[in-house]
Amino acid sequence: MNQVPVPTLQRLCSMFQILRTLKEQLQTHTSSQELALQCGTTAFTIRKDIATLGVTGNSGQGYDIEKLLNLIGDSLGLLKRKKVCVIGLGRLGSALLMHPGFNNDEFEIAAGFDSNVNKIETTKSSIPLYPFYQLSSVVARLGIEYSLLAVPAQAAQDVTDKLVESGVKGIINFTSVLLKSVNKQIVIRNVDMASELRIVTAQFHINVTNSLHK
Amino acid sequence: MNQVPVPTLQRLCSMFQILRTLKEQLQTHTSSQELALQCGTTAFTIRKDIATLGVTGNSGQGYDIEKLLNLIGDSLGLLKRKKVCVIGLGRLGSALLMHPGFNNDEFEIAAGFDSNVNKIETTKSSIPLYPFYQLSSVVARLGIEYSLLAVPAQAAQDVTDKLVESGVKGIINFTSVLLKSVNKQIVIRNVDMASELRIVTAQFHINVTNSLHK
DNA sequence: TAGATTGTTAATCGATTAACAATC
DNA sequence: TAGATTGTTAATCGATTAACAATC
Repeated sequence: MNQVPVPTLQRLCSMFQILRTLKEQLQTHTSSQELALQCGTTAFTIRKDIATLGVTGNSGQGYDIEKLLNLIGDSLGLLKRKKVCVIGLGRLGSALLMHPGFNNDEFEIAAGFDSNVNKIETTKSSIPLYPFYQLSSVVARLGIEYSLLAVPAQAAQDVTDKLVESGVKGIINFTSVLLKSVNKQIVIRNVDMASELRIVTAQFHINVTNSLHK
Repeated sequence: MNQVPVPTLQRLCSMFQILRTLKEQLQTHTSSQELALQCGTTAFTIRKDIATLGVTGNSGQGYDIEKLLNLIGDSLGLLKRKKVCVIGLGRLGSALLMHPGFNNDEFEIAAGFDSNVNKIETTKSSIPLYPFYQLSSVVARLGIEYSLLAVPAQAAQDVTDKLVESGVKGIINFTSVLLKSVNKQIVIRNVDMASELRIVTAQFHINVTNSLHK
């Protein structure tokens, strides 16, 4: 497989999700066309993306959903349930803690952390909460692999350094600070919600400006 | 200006944010190099991106932060404060309602909506909350332009249709459903948090697989 | 078999990188 | 002036699209 371009990776993850939904609906076969439609791309791209993983064995008549699901899941390591922690138990962090998208057969929120011990005692949650200074030991003990970062902006870089030390494999950064992956081994993805909104407004603005000039 | 490629748009928005921070720190000038570093890209790209907006008037010795800020802000329509609403007042929606990134000099959360009237009465918030059936009238009355969608997955498409009808200009979709912009006029951006985490884990998995085979 | 749909090679498109003359 | 840094044209790189033979 080797080098999978990031756009391809994103689409494969998206397909994985779509295939699972189709399977739930008891569908057994699908086509590059159908996947393209649901994925918001073209059938060309879907076939090319799947080809990246090595031939599926299928050919003439569409894809077997079960097989394709396993192929993608295996190649991308999506079949194993992962343990995740949340750092920062403010409004956003607390919401992430209980978010259905992180508490299912793919992910398990195994712990929450906050530097404010008071917050840990007052937050009600079925998930165990710990003071931040116990990060390394808890991560090691529970086998936590990934982390959702929801601390205040000014703490982001410090906390990230600690996370890297703790041996976590990847971070999703919900902070407004752009984090760089200091260590090449750790994967960081920045999800700046305000920035997303800024992009939407800019896109609209440009659309309008352009249509005026035409 | 005309056609601005999306990656360029994203970086320009990112620069806007960075420039504001630099300005707050009382810095008056900067260079493509410095911006590149903070943006996580190269100086080439920064200069090219800025060139998309038409010449700045600056040249020889770096950029005037104030001027560049205004140029980007004007071109992308980022200087006007926008009114935003949140649809769905579950845990995530409630967190978005008070999120500092949406309550500042760029954005104002002007309303929250939920179909469950009970939830509206019990949720405590300084932001006015309305039953969902009042969407159109409230959007029109308050001049709301953008919307954050945080409803359960199964309601996503229906609510989106209503939002489009209400005349909203753009939507950020926090749902796990991939929304397509039915109407070309409305801008939709999908932020699927679970999908982001899936991508991070896949990226890590591939990195490991590759280094094993070397 | 005929129709449908894949896998794969080649062509296109667009963004990033390089290079360098122009300018403060 | 000399040094630094831009704006812009050309070259490279990589992803998407097209086309079509291979296959169920």
